[in-house]
Amino acid sequence: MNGMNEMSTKLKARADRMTSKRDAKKRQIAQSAIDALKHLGYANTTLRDIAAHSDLSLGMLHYYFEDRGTLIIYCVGIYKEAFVHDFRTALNDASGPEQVIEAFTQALVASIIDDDMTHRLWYDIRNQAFFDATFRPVVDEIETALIDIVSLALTKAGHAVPPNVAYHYALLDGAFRYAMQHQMGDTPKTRGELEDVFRRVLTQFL
Amino acid sequence: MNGMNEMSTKLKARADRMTSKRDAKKRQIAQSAIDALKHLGYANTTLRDIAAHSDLSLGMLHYYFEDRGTLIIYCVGIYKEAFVHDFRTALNDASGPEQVIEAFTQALVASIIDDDMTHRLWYDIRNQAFFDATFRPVVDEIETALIDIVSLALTKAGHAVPPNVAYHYALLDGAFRYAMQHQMGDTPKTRGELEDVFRRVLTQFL
DNA sequence: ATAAAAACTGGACGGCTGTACAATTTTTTA
DNA sequence: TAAAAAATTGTACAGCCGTCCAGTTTTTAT
Repeated sequence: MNGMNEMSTKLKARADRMTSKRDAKKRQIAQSAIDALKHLGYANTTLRDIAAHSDLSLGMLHYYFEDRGTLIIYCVGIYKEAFVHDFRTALNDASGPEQVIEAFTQALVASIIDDDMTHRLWYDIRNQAFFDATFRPVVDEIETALIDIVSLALTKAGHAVPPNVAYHYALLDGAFRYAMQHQMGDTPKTRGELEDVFRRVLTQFL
Repeated sequence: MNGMNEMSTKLKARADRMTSKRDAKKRQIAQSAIDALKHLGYANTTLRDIAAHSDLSLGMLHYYFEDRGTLIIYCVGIYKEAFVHDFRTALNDASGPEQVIEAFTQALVASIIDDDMTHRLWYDIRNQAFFDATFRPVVDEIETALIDIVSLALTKAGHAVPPNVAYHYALLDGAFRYAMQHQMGDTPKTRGELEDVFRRVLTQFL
């Protein structure tokens, strides 16, 4: 009655435990890799940089990831989860145009000030996708999620989602990227100035 | 009365002729390099790629340009001249909001359709400047010129140039970049659809 | 025409990169 | 506890890259 079945479930449990443990390790490695990538950028970060930055041996990276591209794509996926989650929770309690604009603005400004290096990496990877097609799926996935956030904001503000919502995202992204670029320069804006910028942009369609 | 003077002016004329000839060659090389960079991107274009693409020997590149970075920065400068010139002439005959919006829209759409590869390179270099400080001066110079174009459009439309004109540029750039990205994908928009997008954006502040 | 200067060539060199793998250590299983 | 599996290390390798340079050809000046 058992035997084979007991064995197979046991093996399955073992395999699951293995893969979950392996996934945890992959996540940990990816987090270290992101730290390195944030500082050096896609083009300038070698596997040795990542290994050194995370006290890992070089061979480890190839043991957990097929090749460099696979590792970086995995990293971008990890980045997405965190970023999208932050904005969804920020918008969660808002209702009506005023509250949504305020919550969205606060989330954008906080993200620019705290995570500028991370966004720099995102823009770097998004650009790489122009030239390296293997990055395109994950970049598209993230950009779809970002457009969904804009749709969510529109909905929470009480508006219908227009067909050109993607261009609302595009405009907002242009302002965000520009603000971030200058925030990393030698004349960063104050929190209040940044708030004004995004409130004005968001007011145009929220 | 002459002698020394005659000699020095002659030498000067010769030196000028030399440098102008040298500059012409540098431009020619840069144009070939841009062709290669447009297709492969900053990170994936080697000096050998450029040499092969332009029937030049490898040593030539180092003979005319100190190093790889100098060559690429020179290329970006060449790109700027052409792009900015195109838009200034496009806006030159326009007067009043309607004409300016129409001329600007037509220039943007034509540029997206014809020069998408070139813009891809521009966005690539602008991103590199995030991580490689040597690119920052030329990128800043170009972005200033682009903001000036927006200011010119505002002026031609009869408006005063607002202090936040840079953010008008940023919004427009966001839309432009997004449109370009999808234009290179598998579902490019028609010319009319693109015109609608930019007319709508430009109408917001022109 | 000849000597000097500039333009150009092709290859060599050292360094770095991603990848692969044999050897060792740690963990798990029976 | 002994054997098997997984995890981890360090190194070796093959290839590519930017840079440099000795030598050759072409252009310029007198």
